[in-house]
Amino acid sequence: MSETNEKRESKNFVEQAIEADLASGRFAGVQTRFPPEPNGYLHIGHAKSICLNFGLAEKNNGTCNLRFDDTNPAKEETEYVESIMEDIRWLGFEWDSLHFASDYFEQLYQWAEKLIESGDAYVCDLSSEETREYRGTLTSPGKNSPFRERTIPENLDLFRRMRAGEFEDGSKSLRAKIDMTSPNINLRDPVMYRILRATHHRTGDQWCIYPTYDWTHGQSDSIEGISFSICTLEFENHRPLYDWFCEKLDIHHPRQIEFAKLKLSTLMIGKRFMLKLVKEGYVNGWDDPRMPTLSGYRRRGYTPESIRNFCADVGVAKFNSTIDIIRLENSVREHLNRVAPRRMAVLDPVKLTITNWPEGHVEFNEAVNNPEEPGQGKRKIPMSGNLLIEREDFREEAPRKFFRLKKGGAVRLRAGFIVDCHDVVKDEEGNIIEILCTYDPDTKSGADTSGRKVKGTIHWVSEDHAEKLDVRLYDRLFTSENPADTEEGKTFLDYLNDDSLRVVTGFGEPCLGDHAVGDRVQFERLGYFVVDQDSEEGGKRVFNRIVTLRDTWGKMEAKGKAN
RNA sequence: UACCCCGUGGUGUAAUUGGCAACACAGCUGGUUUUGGUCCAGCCAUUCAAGGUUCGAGUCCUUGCGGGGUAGCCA
Repeated sequence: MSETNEKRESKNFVEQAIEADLASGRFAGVQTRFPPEPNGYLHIGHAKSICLNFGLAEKNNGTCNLRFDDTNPAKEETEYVESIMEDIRWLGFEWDSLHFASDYFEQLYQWAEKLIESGDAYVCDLSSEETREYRGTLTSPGKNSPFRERTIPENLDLFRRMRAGEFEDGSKSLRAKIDMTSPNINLRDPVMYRILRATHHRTGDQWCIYPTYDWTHGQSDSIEGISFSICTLEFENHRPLYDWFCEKLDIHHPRQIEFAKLKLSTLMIGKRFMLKLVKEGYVNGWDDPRMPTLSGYRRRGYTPESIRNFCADVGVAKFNSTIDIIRLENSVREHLNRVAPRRMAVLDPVKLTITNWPEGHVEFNEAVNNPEEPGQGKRKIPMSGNLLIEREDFREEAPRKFFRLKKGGAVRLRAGFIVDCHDVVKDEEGNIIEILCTYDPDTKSGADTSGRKVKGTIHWVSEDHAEKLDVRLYDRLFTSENPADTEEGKTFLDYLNDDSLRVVTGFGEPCLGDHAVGDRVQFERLGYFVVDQDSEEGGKRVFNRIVTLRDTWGKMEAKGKAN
């Protein structure tokens, strides 16, 4: 494809910065990294960062590393490392090299000694509470630590003894010597090392001092030759410190660029909130299909493509915005519409009997698997005189614009015939338990010689051939647009949707029994569904609803426009 | 009330870097359709405010207003 044929793609501010730095020669190439802390599961917000970092590297023929920011042994576990790697791969990315910040502990230590030697760091005996007091506040400057002027030999000696384990947890720290009066609190002699006796998931008990984020992150970037260190907005105030360390050490100096993290309506993606939902049993684990974790979306049936498209769609900027969750839902719909084969299943059945159907006759009708993708072929669906249709597709009396089946009316059965309803059977309470119809033999789908036109087409299943299915109808977990924004006296738990999961027995056309775990299909007129891992081997299928189809009729009726 | 960042339709992102505000989603109207799905067409903003620079400002300057972030030995 020639350049002139390509659509001019607008670049986001990060891409523009990269372009400028490449043009000016500040960097020769694009090296990025995705740096999760292994203390939880990845969520949809991480997907944005993953797509950004890996995507930028890809577009610029650069590299993107996976680096675990594992500097806090108290919170981190190998279990999370595994799940994070699995999720990144599922999303469709592969890192150029795998690293752990803990691999750099020795180098970090050496560099710390170097800063002590140049008079840029000192050992401080203030407790954490005292450190906080000395730090001052947002509006008032801090004051110098009484230990700030220790000699270099003394600092070196103390720091070595810290490493050797001579001091108690929290009794000393190593701090950068910058400026206690800086308006940027991060520059008020930030802590570089804390004494902490905890078993690290990788280094075990080898260390009793651990480097802090600020002292680790930029240096790790530097070691890996990262050119663009992309992070979220809350680190903006840390950038001067990031730069300070690189300059003092005189090492490769990456450029930190901050962007706004993803925020989606109706979602809670904070780690502590998700943890509460899992630990207190409001959902069934981290991969519950209602969870905004990547493992949750995977199990829900979302495709990696749809999540990547979504991330590309929402763009990258510095403005804190909230994306309407509908965009994510639309993204899966769009993808699945193209690829998911169509099937028929009835989830809230009512009997429909064809009174003029030849006794015992089975008619096979051809149905297109996917009108968007003729290559997916056709299948045969058996039809008998005993059918099941969706309860909401029948009304005894219906508004003018109700195009489905009503008493005295006609409707087309998808991949079947036109039927005319002449009667209904009710139980003692007046509930409709059976709908009686005749069928018109001249109206067979694909071979209609009648010329009849009917307004509506509904789906159905032959009761004699139906495959029983366990169907999990998932809906949004929260009823509120912003569950974090709670009213007086309430917590986000008060906004949980009682109806976020409904389990029903569905009746599907025969071939639904053949689908394998992970297969995604469209139940015509209902939505997209995926075969869940809980399905019995060779037995009953469990289907998760991924997302419903757009429901124009439902909206019309809700707005009173059905008449 | 210190410092930093951000303000473009209902929502989100653009605007060839100072030259007629574009794209997508949502919404509304209509059309096609054997899925009330898909698809197609149309409608929907003088860019937070006020000054200033300029032939010309969404873009630059000043002030104001609004929103977000920051006081872990968390990341």
